[in-house]
Amino acid sequence: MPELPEVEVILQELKLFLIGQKISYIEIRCTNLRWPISQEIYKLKNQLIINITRRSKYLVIKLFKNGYILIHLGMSGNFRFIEKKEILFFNKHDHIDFVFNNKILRYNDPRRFGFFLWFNSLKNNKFLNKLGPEPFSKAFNYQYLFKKSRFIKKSIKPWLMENKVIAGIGNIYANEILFESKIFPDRKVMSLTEQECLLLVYSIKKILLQAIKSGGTTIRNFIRTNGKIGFFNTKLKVYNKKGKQCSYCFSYIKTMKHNKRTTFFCSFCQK
DNA sequence: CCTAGACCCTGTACGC
DNA sequence: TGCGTACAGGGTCTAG
Repeated sequence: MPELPEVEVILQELKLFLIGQKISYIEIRCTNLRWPISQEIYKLKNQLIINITRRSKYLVIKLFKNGYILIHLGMSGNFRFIEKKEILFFNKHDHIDFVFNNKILRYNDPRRFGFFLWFNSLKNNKFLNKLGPEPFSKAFNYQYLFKKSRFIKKSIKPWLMENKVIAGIGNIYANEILFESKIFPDRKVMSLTEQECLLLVYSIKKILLQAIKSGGTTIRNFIRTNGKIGFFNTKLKVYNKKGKQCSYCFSYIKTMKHNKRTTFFCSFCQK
């Protein structure tokens, strides 16, 4: 579900409430998420949250004196704030409650691909270590992308989705970005010119920023902490548009597969 | 190193 | 209406 823009939207909403709050206690109703939740999570009782950040599609909660919580929402994870009087009204797949003084942050995840892990330190963290640059960082520029793309024989679309190359891009935005930059998804990475890398970097920043400003994309499971949905799906040009007319020409959106994931494209606009 | 495939889950949409 | 199948925004791990 959530790619960089969705996680960023969630982050901004969590930040508003969580920073400076103390976790009264944690209630776990299901421990078998993507990685089992260990007993260490109970160390978070009475801990003060001093910061929350995002890296790629991960959320990182920094505690005052007791390490970090690394969170990933998988395909279908979502948070919502509820009032204390609602604590006994559960939805299906409500797995975890973070209980605060006057509110509860509830985690729901039908497919259970999300995870919560506690780390004393994030140095050499196995998840964060291998990530490439953030799309909005200075390190992410066309020189980086061009250099990185040399001698790679695979197709561009699945390459854009590799977090070790660029952090945070998933299936929806990989498709949208390639349409925006008019690059055919099945082109080989090594065939990219410097000019095209420049265009790609520009398109990545543009599409992701627009999506964040729209509150993310809701196809099915993405729900904001206030229960509302994102509306970038109204701006999607190719994702989920198979058979629909291209927004720029008169041909129709087609699909192909890369590593079992659907790729959407316009064969006339994208070369 | 690289790539393809299996796997972790539930919900839904669709064809018969 | 029911059943079987394919597919869905994630990533990790393995075998070759």
